[in-house]
Order: sequence, then C-alpha cells, then structure tokens
Amino acid sequence: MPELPEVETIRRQLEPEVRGRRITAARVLDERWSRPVPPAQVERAITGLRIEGVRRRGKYLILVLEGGRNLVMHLRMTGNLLLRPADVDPAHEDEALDLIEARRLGHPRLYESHPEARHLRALIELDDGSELWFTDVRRFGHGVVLDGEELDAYFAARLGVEPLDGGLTADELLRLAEGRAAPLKSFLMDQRGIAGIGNIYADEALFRAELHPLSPAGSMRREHCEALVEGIVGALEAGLANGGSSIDDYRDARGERGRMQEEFLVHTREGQECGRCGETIRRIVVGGRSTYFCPGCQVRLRRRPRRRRARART
DNA sequence: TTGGCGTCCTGGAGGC
DNA sequence: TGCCTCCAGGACGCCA
Repeated sequence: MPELPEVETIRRQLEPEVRGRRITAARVLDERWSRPVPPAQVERAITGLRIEGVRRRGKYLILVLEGGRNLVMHLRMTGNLLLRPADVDPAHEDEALDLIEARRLGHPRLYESHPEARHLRALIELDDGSELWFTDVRRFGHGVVLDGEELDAYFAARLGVEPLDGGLTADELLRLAEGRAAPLKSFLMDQRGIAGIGNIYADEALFRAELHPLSPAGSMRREHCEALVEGIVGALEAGLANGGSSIDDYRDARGERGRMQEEFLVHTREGQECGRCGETIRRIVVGGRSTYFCPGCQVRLRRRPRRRRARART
C-alpha cells in the first residue's frame, strides 16, 4: 500500500525526469479517477502546461504546473504512477497511437505487450515522448486539479503535521493525543493528525516505540510520545531507505518492487518470533485493519483520567 | 466532538 | 473445473 515512503520514493524518481517537461496530451480513461469533475475538464486544465516540479504532502503526489496550477494525485491502495521513457520500446510509437482505442475495444493482444495497461486509469504524454501512467487495480486512486489557494485549503482540511520535516515533536504529539480515547493504531492512521502513516508504518512505529496498538492515544505521557516520534521517524526512514514496501501491487515510478517488506519488524509476521523479546507476534483487528504487534514487549497503557478544568473564578 | 462502522472496488485464495 | 464467498485496505460519509 503506498504510504509516505512509497509516495516519496516515486516523487524522488519522477522529479529529475519530468521537471521542465511540457504536457502535450492528457487522457483520463476512467471517470471515477477525476469524479466529480468530468475527465475532459481535467484534460483541458493541464494540457499544454509545463511541469515545474513534483511535490509530496502526506500520501498525495503533486505535479506542480506553471501558472500556479497543480495536479494532485492519491494512489490509495493499489495505485501506481509509472514513468515510461520515450526510448523504452522502439515499436511503442505505433502502438501508442492505438493504445487507448485498443484498450477501449478490449483488444486481446494489448495486454500481452502492455500488461499494466489493463488497469490504466489516466495517461499524461510529455514533450520528450515519455509518458506518465496512472494504473490502479481497485480504482480507489484519484486525481484533482487545484490552483494555489485551493491547494492550501484542500490539504488544510485533510492533513496534519508532516512527520519527516521536523514538525513532529513529542510536545506536538502530546498535544494531538490529549483527551483522545481512540486506540493508538487508529490515532496514527488519522491523516488529520499526522500525515502519511498507513497500516504498515503504524504497526512498525508502535513496535519500535514499544507501545500496544490498543492503548488509548490520550494515555501517553511525554516519554511515550518521545519514543513514538522516534518510532515513526525510524519506521518511515527505513521504508524510504528500502524503496518502500511491495506486499501486493506497489511499484515505484520505474516499475520496480520495494524491499521494505523484507525488513518488517512485526507487520505480516504473525506467528513468528519477536526479534526483541522472543514472544510470538500476534495479529488482531483494530478499526477494521489487520494489526500486528508483540504482546511481550509492546506495553498497553491505561487510560488516564481527564484533567478537571479549573473553574472560572467569578 | 469523537469513535466506530459501512461503503467503494477488484483480484486472489479457499471452500464446496 | 467452476462457482461462490470472503478478505485485503485508504478515505470519506453517516450515525450514535
């Protein structure tokens, strides 16, 4: 599942390749991708514009276009953004002419030469002949075009602090968690608090911090917050260093698998021995999501009584 | 205001 | 072999 490390890996690969390139054509093949905005409107809004950079915010990937316009994309669960260089396939030019039409008609030979085209949802052609393919098996991913102030408002309503830019401190975490009864696992996955953490890195961060996923978020003391900040940053940086994790569908911009799944400390390791204390790693469901933890060394905190507010003196 | 749950969506695994 | 059911999960809407 693309979380912060996966999206950042794609961003770092795309940035040097597409910065300065001009979008010569855009095709939205699945109306769900841009819903509720009609595909043609999105295509018109970005065609002809130069790409000034590639940014990331939480799990969102942003093509920064000239004139203050932005194409904001979210990969959700099975989305991939693939960069197909112009010289990858000498025969591609002829095939590209027919790719969209062949796909529309369900041409049987199309998927032999382009298996990823089966789930192609949007396609952006660049002026050097390269293409960006947004593919997505489960069709949860989407794209939206936003201008400057709209972009700020869009993220302000959805995303909290960025964990890797120094904004996440123990004090900030303590403030975010205060009074919250939600389990730590759910708390970490709430993008309005901390942006970019999903199911995988929430498990890994809590293991590193030695905190039980069912502990109420508001039960943390300062020392727990310090450990959790360290756990979050450590887990995300490990993901980045390994090119992200590929449990199912994730591929980077070059179509390569990540290696982080080989480095998981608890996630998907049910029944295996904990590398820290030797206890058997367990799987439970928290908030409808599979959650892996070590019952031996991840401490379950008790809910702290809410501090009484001082009565206003009259 | 907060937390929990259902929904969207598809491919793969497992059961019969 | 073929059909059916269940499961996976990010974000969002709805309800208690």
